Amino acid sequence: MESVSQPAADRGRAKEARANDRAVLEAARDVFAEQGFDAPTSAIAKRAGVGVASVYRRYGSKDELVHALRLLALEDVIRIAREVVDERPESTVARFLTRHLEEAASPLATTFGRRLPTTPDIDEAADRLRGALETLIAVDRARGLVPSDYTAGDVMMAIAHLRPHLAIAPADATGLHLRQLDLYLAGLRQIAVGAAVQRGAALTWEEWVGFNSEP
Amino acid sequence: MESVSQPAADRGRAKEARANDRAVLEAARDVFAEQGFDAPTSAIAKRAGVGVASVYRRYGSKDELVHALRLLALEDVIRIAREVVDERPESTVARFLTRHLEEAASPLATTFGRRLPTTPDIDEAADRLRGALETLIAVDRARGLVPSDYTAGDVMMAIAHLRPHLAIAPADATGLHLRQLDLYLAGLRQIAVGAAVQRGAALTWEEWVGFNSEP
DNA sequence: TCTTGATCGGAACGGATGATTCCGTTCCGA
DNA sequence: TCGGAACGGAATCATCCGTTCCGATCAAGA
Repeated sequence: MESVSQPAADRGRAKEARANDRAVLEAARDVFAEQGFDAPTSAIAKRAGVGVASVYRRYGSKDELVHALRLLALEDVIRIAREVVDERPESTVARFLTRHLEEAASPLATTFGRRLPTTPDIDEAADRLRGALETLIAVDRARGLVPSDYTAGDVMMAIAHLRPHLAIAPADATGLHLRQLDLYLAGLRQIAVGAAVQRGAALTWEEWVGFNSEP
Repeated sequence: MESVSQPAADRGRAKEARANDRAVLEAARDVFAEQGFDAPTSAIAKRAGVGVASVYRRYGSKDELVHALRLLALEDVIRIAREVVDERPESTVARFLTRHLEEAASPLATTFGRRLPTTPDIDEAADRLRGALETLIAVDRARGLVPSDYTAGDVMMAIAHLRPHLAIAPADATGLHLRQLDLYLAGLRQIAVGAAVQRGAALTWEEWVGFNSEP
């Protein structure tokens, strides 16, 4: 259903438009990661070096922009999970969490706890994420590296915990987050070998999804 | 400097006023703990079963109310820290963190990461908190229960991490928080005995204060 | 060079939210 | 029965932010 006559491609300022396109996406990712999804559109435009109108020309509304970024964040983290399995590190969960923390600009964790509307494509991506995480957990469990009741929901909870909304420049914060992560991972190992009893039940995936979606 | 003539105490509706006073304070504590300090004044009034004007009659402005609650939260947590030392539990830090998590309505952690103006009385309370925490840490370190470079800043960071702003009913969330806490504590123990190396440096108290105050 | 259409950036618009104030009403103690 | 202290919530006022509008720019083709 493409328009048949190549429509005299690239009249006007089409090249600049495509460049802005990328700039807006990257700016949105960074700004949302830092300030959460209620960062004003103008902040994104400013970061992208662009007028607000340019943001609206590509995405009809702020909701659409947020939706695009949510999807992007999910795809990113799914990608990380899959790469990690291939790398076969000592602990795949540990490597996954580390990688995620190192990627400074993921809006994924900052959205945690906000009830946002679910859509079919987000649901579908979340399911793929679940599958990827369960693969990691299975690999680690076979090696005795995580507690027997550890779930994909626990991994998401860990992400939420390890990325608090401290108003610290991400670069500076990395060291602090890594320290927390190491404490968490050390605890995981110790509980896996039965050296400590834990209070509280696992967070199931369904609960996690429920906590984070609207209706 | 008290007014000399007992001023014909309690004309008008003074008793109701005192009752409201308490109600407002408690409502503010709960609402701020749940929604953070930008919860609207009307939410606090509603929770207290009172009109907005009654809130403004006791506190000149929302800033004053927030300030009062910040101070209250600090005093609360200082009190917990001191009680814990007297209880002489196996690990004072562990007991302190558990107690803090159990007190559902502390606005302390929800303010974390917001840069709020510092005032002399807040500074002074923060210093007392630092002292109390350092006592805990010293006790535990003597027993080999925490890593040798563990600091009061780390404890504050742990609080921030363990109380994410998940939009979960506090009652339901307790179990999830305890699970995370146990992972953290298990990690602390394991690192204390040198069983794991940790990346990242300690968060100093000065850094913590700096991250959380305005100018 | 001139025309034209795609884009641009940012000012202007409009709705929402929330702090603060105002005011008519209610209640207690004298 | 009065008077004043308090009350609750409507009205006011400012701010913030999503969205739209418009004159200026730019680049390809005539």
